[in-house]
Amino acid sequence: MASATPTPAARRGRPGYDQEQMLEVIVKVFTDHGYDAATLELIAKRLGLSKSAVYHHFDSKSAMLELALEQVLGALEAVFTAPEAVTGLASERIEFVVNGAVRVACERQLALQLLLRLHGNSEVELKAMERRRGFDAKLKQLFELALTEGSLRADFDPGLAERFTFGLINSLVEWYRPGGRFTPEEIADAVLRFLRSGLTTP
Amino acid sequence: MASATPTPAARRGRPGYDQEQMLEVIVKVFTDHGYDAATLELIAKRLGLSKSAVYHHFDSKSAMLELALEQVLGALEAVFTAPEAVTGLASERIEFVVNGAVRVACERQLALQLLLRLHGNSEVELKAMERRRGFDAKLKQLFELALTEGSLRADFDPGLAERFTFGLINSLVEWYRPGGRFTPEEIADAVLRFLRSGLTTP
DNA sequence: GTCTATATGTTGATAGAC
DNA sequence: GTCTATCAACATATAGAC
Repeated sequence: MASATPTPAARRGRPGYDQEQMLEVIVKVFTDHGYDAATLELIAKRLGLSKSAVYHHFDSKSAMLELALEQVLGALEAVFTAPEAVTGLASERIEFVVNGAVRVACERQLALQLLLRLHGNSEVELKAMERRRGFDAKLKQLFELALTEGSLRADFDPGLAERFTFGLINSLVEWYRPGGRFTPEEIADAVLRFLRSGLTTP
Repeated sequence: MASATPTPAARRGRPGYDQEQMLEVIVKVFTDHGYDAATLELIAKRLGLSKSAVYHHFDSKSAMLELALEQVLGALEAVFTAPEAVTGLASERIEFVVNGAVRVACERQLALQLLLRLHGNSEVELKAMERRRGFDAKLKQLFELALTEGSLRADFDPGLAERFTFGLINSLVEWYRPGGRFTPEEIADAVLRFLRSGLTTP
């Protein structure tokens, strides 16, 4: 497995895929049909290769899934461990995290959809789900802090606030389209506006 | 197929399942593992029956899915066609629909999760997804009306408002637990409070 | 790196006895 | 209405030539 030819520009073989380009196609097939329903035959067809040629680049189907999930898990981890997420006022840390998570949701939309629809059917899925729960827990802690700071409304449970916030962000994978009516920045602004003061007129 | 013994209490055979009780178990297996990964062997095992006995009650795996999806699609259709949803102020119609959808999300949680994770891999899935899109369109129309009535903030696009609202409601399937910390009524109240004025203090 | 062929297991669904 | 036995199709993955 793993071509990993250090050669920057030149590449032999026919289609000239590197693993990352292949993975992009694979993730599309995974999200179009669902991981379980996506067959290696279809993946191979979309790549213009035979099944065994695909196996030259990836060890197994679940290895493809693991690499795809790492794209979004790694990006989210970067957001939650950034300096702006670990110091300062809870309200500002929340805004930073929400902003970053929206950006990740848009940039890694398909991989995030994959993550959100896992069922824990394998070790790879279970580990990814656990990492995801870690993000939930961290945002919940921030809302608990916000409650003591007075920046979360007293009539809102921190756990509920966390669920609502991630529910909102995660739902982006359902409808966001790159190059569509809304840019990731506009969406992040709208989400923050929503968190701050709702949808309806006072 | 279809036992449908009109006898109210008495029932022969061993486990005494009627189709609806069986479907409840099946929906649980579908949501636990995902529709595609859920095998008929596992379903049969959970029901304490053989595979062929299961086939006596259901024509096919996709027929089980269709019946499960009807549970939530029918309930949502009832909400959107209720008198309170089709007449009156847009803001009040929206509140009614949100309230009803939250209730459905809690009462038909597993079936809704099934609906939300469809990929369109079969005719059954495609038809269900189309009905779901109908609900999206109807709520969007209500937000468009609310905008002209002035009850939706002018800085919010109606389409965005609809996406956010359903995103919030649909995310309930991820964490709501019957008998848990929050009742459906409390959740509906919190969702409406969120829509009205956000999470944070002014 | 890619291919054709194949191994090996699993799946949804059926046949037919009781 | 339930069972055991079985099928044909399809799945992931491998072998080995080029």
